[in-house]
Amino acid sequence: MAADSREPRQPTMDDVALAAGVSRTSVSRVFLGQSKVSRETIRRVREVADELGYVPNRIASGLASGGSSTVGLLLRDAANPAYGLLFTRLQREAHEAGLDIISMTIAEDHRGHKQVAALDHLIGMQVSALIVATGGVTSDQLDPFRSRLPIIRAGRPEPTTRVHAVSYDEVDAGHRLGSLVTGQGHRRVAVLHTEADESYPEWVRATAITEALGAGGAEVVTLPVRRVGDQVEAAVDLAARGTVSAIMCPSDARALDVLRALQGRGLSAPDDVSVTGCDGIMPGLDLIGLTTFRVAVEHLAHRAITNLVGLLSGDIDSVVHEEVAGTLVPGRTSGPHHPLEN
Amino acid sequence: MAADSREPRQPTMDDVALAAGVSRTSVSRVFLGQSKVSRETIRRVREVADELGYVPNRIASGLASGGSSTVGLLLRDAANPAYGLLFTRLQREAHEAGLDIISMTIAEDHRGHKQVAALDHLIGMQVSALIVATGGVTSDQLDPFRSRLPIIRAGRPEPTTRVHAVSYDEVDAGHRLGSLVTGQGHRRVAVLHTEADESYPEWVRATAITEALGAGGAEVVTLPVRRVGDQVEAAVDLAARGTVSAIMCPSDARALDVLRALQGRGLSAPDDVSVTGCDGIMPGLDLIGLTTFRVAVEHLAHRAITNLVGLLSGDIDSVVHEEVAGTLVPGRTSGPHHPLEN
DNA sequence: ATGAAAGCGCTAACAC
DNA sequence: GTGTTAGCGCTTTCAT
Repeated sequence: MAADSREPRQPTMDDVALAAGVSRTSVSRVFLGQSKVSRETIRRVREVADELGYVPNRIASGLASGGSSTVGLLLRDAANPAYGLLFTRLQREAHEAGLDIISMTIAEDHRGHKQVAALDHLIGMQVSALIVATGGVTSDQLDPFRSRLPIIRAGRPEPTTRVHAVSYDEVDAGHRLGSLVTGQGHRRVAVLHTEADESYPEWVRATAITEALGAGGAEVVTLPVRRVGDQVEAAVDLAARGTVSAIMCPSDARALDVLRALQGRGLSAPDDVSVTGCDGIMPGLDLIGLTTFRVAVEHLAHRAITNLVGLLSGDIDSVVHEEVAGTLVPGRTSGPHHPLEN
Repeated sequence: MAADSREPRQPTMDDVALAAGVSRTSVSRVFLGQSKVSRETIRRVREVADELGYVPNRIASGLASGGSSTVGLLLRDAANPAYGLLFTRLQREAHEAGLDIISMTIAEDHRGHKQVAALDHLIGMQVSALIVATGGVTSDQLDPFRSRLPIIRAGRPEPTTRVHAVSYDEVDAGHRLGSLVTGQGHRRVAVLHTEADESYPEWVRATAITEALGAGGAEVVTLPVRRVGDQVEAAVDLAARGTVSAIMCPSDARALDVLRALQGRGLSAPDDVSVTGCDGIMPGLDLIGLTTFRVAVEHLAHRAITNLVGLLSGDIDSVVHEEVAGTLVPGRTSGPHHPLEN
């Protein structure tokens, strides 16, 4: 049996109008929920529409009315739990604000090329606003569109002051984690320092961690990293040799990797070395007991949408630049340093 | 400083045509990458377009050509790592197949109402095909559109034979997990059994687990559950009393919850009771050592897109109904049962 | 190789 | 309250 016989052309508004014995305008009014339509007309139109399986063509209506009410969301990678949750929360908040969101994921390949395809695609769909939840798109790439529709960055520190942004207070996160560790007596600490162009948020975190560590009187061994997994062995080596008593990572994924490597060597945290991460989103983190910092995804999503609504309605006309605070999550993978043991 | 001065109307094809001194038709041809255009015209058009920041209006082009080439993806919740990963992989596979994907998340509230809004929205956007990665939409709701465009369900067992589907072999998953546990000597096992209307995949898993347990000679204590967290205490009670020596869960999230409850009571797996989950996607599962079953997300995404391409091109004209196999992941939360200890 | 003209399905004045 | 008339920005014959 053939699965699809395709063709059966979508019924149009004219089909409905004809079948209902009214003008196309009336049908339009019914679907737009406009006032000037009689009860009876509404009923007949709805009935006929259902019967025919009519679904308004948003493409056409968007064209005609010049402007859809849906906002576009540009994503990078929902496989990362932190982004997956952000995605979900943004959707929810948007929904509650009466906004429809359509999202596209940028391809990961060629930095700066394929990326923009999704941007153009969304712009081309005439979305009424754009939420950019990925660093894969630079502020420069957003520039040409800033004057055409509100664009707000969500979840990434925005270095420029040109585009609206609601981001996590990564500096605070780094400082809190750093202080926690120096407060526990650690004086030589390895920091996995992500390159800025690999992940700007992680770079900011690592930088803040390093700063706090220095302020707390600790010496820092900086290990520049790009992809998850980089320098993990090196860090563990340092710990095994007793060169450092703590390894700090700018993300939970990297911290888990360190934990894994430690385990592979028969070492463990915090007995042999303290380990910290950052994000705090993954389910099950509590079971692992990772010391981390929990970013306020829910709050960020809320602020992002609230601001977007303000931007859309024109109530806000200045550049939005907010940071939301998170929570330190002390775990069992970090603990006080006992100099005597080394 | 005003952030947005809006208005600056998007440049249209006519603007470009005018500025380039050619007809709109030529501009169209250039952007459609059609053959019959002179090198020189192409150059000038591209140049002018860039200058003006022109982005083709897909809405209009879709209307005119009757049919976008993008496919719609209906999601439920990307916060669940398994769905987040599926989402990501579907995007990647689609991208590699030259398909653009736009996705919408269905609202979670009223079963069957708001849900359909996203469906209609996507249909209304005239997508050329639909991937449904959520159980939130019933097959009945998809029915009216089956004849208009290819619809394929991804990641959920599809009970009917009407709509295309690529799903995980949940029955195999359940059987393998059940056999593992009986093979380890467990004879009285508690199974968190999700209600079918809460989560069909979990229901199938739990049912298969129960079946395998029975076949392996074990007695099953069925604990009907809905939301994550349900019956967790009850299960732990049974274990504490020695009524069961293993607790099997139809998802990792539930298993983690059990582990957490166990920990809260000072009990642990597998010493006091064996615990198993199902999904195997969460990062860090290996550190927790959870015994689980890893569903083949990557493979599923690949098959889903491959089939979609076939459906789109008309190469496939029968109903697609595939299941992809996963992998048993024996962990450290389950172990042999030692009757003497109880 | 290029242009002119006719819509795609819908909304938005503007009459009635 | 309802219908009429223009388009929205683009693709597409069909000429040239």
